[in-house]
Amino acid sequence: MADQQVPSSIKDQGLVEKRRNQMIKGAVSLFIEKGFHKTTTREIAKASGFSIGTLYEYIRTKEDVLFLVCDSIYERVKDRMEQVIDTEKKTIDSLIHAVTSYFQLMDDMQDEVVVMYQEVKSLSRDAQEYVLQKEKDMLEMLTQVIRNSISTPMAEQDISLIANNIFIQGQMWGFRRWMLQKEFTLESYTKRQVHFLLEGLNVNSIQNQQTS
Amino acid sequence: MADQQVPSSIKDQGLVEKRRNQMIKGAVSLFIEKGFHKTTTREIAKASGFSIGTLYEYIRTKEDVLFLVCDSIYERVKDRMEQVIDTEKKTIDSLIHAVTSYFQLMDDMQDEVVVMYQEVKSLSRDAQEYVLQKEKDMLEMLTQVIRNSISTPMAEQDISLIANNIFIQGQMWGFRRWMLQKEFTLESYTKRQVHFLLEGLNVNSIQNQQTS
Amino acid sequence: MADQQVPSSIKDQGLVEKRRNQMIKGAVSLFIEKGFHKTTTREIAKASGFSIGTLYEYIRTKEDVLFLVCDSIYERVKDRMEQVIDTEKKTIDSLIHAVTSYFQLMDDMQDEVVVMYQEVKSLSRDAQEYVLQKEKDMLEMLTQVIRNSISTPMAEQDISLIANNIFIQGQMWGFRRWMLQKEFTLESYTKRQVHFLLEGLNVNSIQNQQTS
Amino acid sequence: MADQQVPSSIKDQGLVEKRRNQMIKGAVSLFIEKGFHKTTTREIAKASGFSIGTLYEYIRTKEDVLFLVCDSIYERVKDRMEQVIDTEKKTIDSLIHAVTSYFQLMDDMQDEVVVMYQEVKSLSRDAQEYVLQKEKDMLEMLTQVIRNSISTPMAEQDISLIANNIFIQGQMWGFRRWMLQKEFTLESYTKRQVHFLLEGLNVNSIQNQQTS
DNA sequence: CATGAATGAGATTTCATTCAT
DNA sequence: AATGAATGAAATCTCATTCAT
Repeated sequence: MADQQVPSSIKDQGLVEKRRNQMIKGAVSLFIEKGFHKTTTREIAKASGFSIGTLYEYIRTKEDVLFLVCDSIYERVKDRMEQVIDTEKKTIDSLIHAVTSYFQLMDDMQDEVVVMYQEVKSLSRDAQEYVLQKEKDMLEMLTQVIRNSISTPMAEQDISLIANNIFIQGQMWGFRRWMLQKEFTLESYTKRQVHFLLEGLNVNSIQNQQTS
Repeated sequence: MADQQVPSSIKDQGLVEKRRNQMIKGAVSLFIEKGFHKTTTREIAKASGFSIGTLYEYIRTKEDVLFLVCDSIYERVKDRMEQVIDTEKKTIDSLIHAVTSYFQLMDDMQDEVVVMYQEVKSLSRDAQEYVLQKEKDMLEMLTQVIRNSISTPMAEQDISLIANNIFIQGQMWGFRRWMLQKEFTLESYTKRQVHFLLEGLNVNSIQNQQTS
Repeated sequence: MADQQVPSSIKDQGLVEKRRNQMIKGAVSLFIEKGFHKTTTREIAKASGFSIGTLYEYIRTKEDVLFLVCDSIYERVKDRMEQVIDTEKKTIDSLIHAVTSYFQLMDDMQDEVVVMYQEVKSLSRDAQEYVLQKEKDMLEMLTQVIRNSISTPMAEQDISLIANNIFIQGQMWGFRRWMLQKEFTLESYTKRQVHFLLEGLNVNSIQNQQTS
Repeated sequence: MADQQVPSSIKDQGLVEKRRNQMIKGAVSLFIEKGFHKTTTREIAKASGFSIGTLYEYIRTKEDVLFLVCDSIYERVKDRMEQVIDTEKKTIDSLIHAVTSYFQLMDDMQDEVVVMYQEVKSLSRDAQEYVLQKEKDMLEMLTQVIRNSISTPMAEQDISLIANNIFIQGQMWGFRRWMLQKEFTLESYTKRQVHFLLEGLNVNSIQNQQTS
């Protein structure tokens, strides 16, 4: 767990976890509203339901809050993807299901994802790398699903590229909502992206025809 | 011009433009290095080659600098795309050329683009919309090129989606360089993205075969 | 005892004394290392081997710790001087012995003495006076020894002045160690100071000649 | 000058000096009253006659104020000693004059000297050494005067020891005023200390008899 | 008796902005 | 037009002390 990365002066580990969850919850909504830099530690404390002194019993610096927030978002995304993605099943359907689920997830967590992409650069080099690892893990999951679901072999590079494309198309749904969510519903967006994805994979199966 | 959006107490318009260009140049490199919030107005003044007092003769607030910077980046990107893209020619080649040029541009301006994506949310609502309009213009250009280059008609929604995909794939090249630029050169990245693009458009032309 | 000056909520007097000794021991080394003001109560508690809550069962304020520490140092110095000084014997030798012992003591307790001189001004007026009384007692002991050891009578003022001189020359050994301990060993320092002391007293005895 | 050790963001050197003098004057009286640690930077700013923001234009940290204060005290002491001490004249009178002047100086600057001795340990290692050098310079001056004024040669160590004794006897006058200034006036204190000093030097001259 | 989580006043420091020169 | 000294609101963080368990 990332919690181990941020020392606390509180000994009771259960309490640390509980308080940090309060903290993350409070901070996320503030960061969404006004960004990390324009949010004050006092506001974070208040939104978390405790005093400024208590806040600093659970973190060392304001940046720790950002780390906890980013890490928790990544963790939640990763968790849900692990639940939802079956890296074993070897059908094109499982790929479609994975992408659909991932897009759904990105829709659910739009704000959080936007925050993360905005603020992750404010983390220290180390923290950034720690958090980025989770992104690599997720990418690896997508890669695996793609690899499994295609019948004819494909260059690893191409698989990786497609995984990246899917990955950011998911994020783009939230990130560029001002543009996309005027023209598409989540369903239509998913349907068309999946369509082009399958075209790219040269899958002329029934599924493909269904989606076009 | 965006300059008109930001009032200055200096009368001489030529001077205003000159000073603001100094300012933008200085500020961009600072924003790239440490981000908007961690850059001070004093640093901007110094990097621009004049005093803090003078800085404030040409802007009202620190946010004005960010606006000027973002706007200038968008402007430069848009300019170069207009030079490079021929929205008249009706061949698949002109699409390939457009994408290639755009990716090249994104490669040249990696840092600037990253800065912009990081910091644009710190602008006021109005400034954001002003700047976003330029993005819409660029998207419209891509849309036009796509529309022209396909022989069989396509749903407007699909064209728009593909334009968006191209658009962010360009940005992704800079934004996710830690991942992509390990596996690809700009050329190979462009080649494979163009390949999948053409697959999606169902263009089984000579070019397509060449690129696969 | 000074302990009576600082109330505790604990009834068991034996325990109070035990805990306070732990406290003093822990605090002294911290004060030596970083000074009173830069030492936190948490650090004192930790160094004493108990919790911050427990610390406050045995004192009222942080200043109480300083008082206890200063008082304990004075007490120890005074104790050892009482053991070592014989205010009855009426020879010049007993003066030499007293000075030598006192200098030895100052050498043993260098750090403590430095701490005391640094921090005693942070005590409240009352506490300062309480602690200063012990200094007066020690001065009185020196005065007595001097008075006894001279054959021809001397002005009380002069005796007092010489006592003061001896007193601070002892402290100076620790206080100005960066200077003195480069040029002298404790022995040579003692020998020369004793020499000049006897010159001042106009004692042209055998001892005097021995030391010159 | 020590001013060079502490960077300022103000360019006008004359102004820097002026403001820092205001600062030192304000700070000294506060440090005398309540000590360095219990004095806030806001209080220093106010006592200096400018705002907290302005204060920080002339220093980097609170510790810089302490350094400036300590250094200025040392500098003033050293200056006045240089004016007053004639290291050329080779009579016992010039030694007596030097000691008398030095004691007078210590009387004038009692508070400042006490502050310095209390707080110098709060300086960084480097700053401490910088400041201590001035003390060594002064000691050297005393040494020189002693060496000149004695007719029969004396061990260098002894000269150094006597210089140290004089040095701290001067400080003791302020440092232990609660004790000494009850029994002595500055004149009587000086007279008797000079007396014992000359005894120690074995000078049985007319001056000596006058002082006894 | 002992513990340690909670508190919040208060300290230091920064920095966007103004304005007299 | 240009300068840069002055300002003070506001931000982060610390730490002595309390009190429920």
